[in-house]
Amino acid sequence: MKQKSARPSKREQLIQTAVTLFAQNGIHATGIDTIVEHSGVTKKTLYANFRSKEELVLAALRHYDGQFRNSFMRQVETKARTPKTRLLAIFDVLETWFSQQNFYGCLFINAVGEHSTPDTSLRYVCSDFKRMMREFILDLCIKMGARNPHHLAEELALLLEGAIVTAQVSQKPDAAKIAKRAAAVLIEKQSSHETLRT
Amino acid sequence: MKQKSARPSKREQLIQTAVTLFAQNGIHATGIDTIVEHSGVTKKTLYANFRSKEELVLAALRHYDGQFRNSFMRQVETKARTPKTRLLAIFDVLETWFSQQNFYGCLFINAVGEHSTPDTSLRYVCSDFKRMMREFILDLCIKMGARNPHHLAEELALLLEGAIVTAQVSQKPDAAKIAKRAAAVLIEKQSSHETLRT
DNA sequence: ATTTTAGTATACAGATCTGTATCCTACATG
DNA sequence: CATGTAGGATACAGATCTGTATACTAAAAT
Repeated sequence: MKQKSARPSKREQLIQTAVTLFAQNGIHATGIDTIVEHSGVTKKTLYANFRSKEELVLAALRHYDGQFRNSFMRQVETKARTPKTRLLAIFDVLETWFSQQNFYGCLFINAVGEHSTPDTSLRYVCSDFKRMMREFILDLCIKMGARNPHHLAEELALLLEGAIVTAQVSQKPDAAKIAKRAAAVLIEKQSSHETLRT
Repeated sequence: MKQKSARPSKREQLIQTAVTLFAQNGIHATGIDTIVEHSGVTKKTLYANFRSKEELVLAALRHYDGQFRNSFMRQVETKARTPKTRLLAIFDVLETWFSQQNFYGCLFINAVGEHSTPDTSLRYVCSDFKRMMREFILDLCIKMGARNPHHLAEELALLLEGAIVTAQVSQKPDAAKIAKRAAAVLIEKQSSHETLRT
């Protein structure tokens, strides 16, 4: 058997280091040598695990994809219990993310900004990530009984993206609060208002 | 007199070429040699007009800043006459932008994605651009008599950024339509409803 | 008319980038 | 023990990057 669950394998060390450096400095600006230095692994080992830098980039994005979505959804589900409050909790989770010292925006947005060619593996990984985030939101919209869950989910997703970019570019972590306020209005508009009918 | 209004000066040619290439391929991925080739100007002339690549980058961003905002605002003001309809027209302008074949997202968002170091000239140019876009929106919100124009402007700005990023990453030009729908709800919520009181 | 200036063309210096090759060590398993 | 293998250290090949230098040209200003 190769290695089933040995402590941080060289491969994982490389991916984790790559994620950190790509997030911080961008993909093109991060050289293989820099990754090698920071990971404490030699270039030979890197090229034994990945055929090229591009393959390491893809592995790093895919790894971060799963890691981020899992952590994000877990936090949202911990912060609130009902679908509607969870939709709002999304923006509370965002705010803590934005306030971290090592917040460099969304890795996938930044990656696409550096790679405009469509229909590449990189672009698919990035758009898939965004699609799955939208589906997470859609699921909550359906469960809360929104009149038009697809519409609401797409609108909330826009607020989410807008908050990320604004927190990053304009250095306004409170973009999350603004997004939450707008989200509350949109959610309320889509609620069934059963309490009003009694 | 140096040159007051000579036809496209070499400097302008370089800046225009740089804007195009930076937008298409990113800043780090665009080499000086590539800019030289596409602009039909030699490297010596480039370095006679700009001390370094960084200075050319800044000049390109500043040029595009003025160019884009001017064109954007003019389009919005042409499409509608009243403040409220102009706020909605913003998203119609966005849609035509997203549908262009050479749409590569927002140059400033992409630039920040490649340059994380805060308090640099590049970061100031980018955050200033976003600030001025928000002020344009705020002006319209004030003129339309919104109850809380600052709140509304910030919320609409988030929808704008979210639409740009979504159109780019997920290749959904109709993100503009979704944003417009959400904007209409937020705007209506902030309207004075004077018509209802008659 | 002559001299300065803006620009072309091109070569080059030095750094950095991706990817490969060489040589050596530690260790795990047969 | 013996041997294959994962990995460390390092050098290197070839491309590309930023920025400078050299030599020539055309036009503009004095």
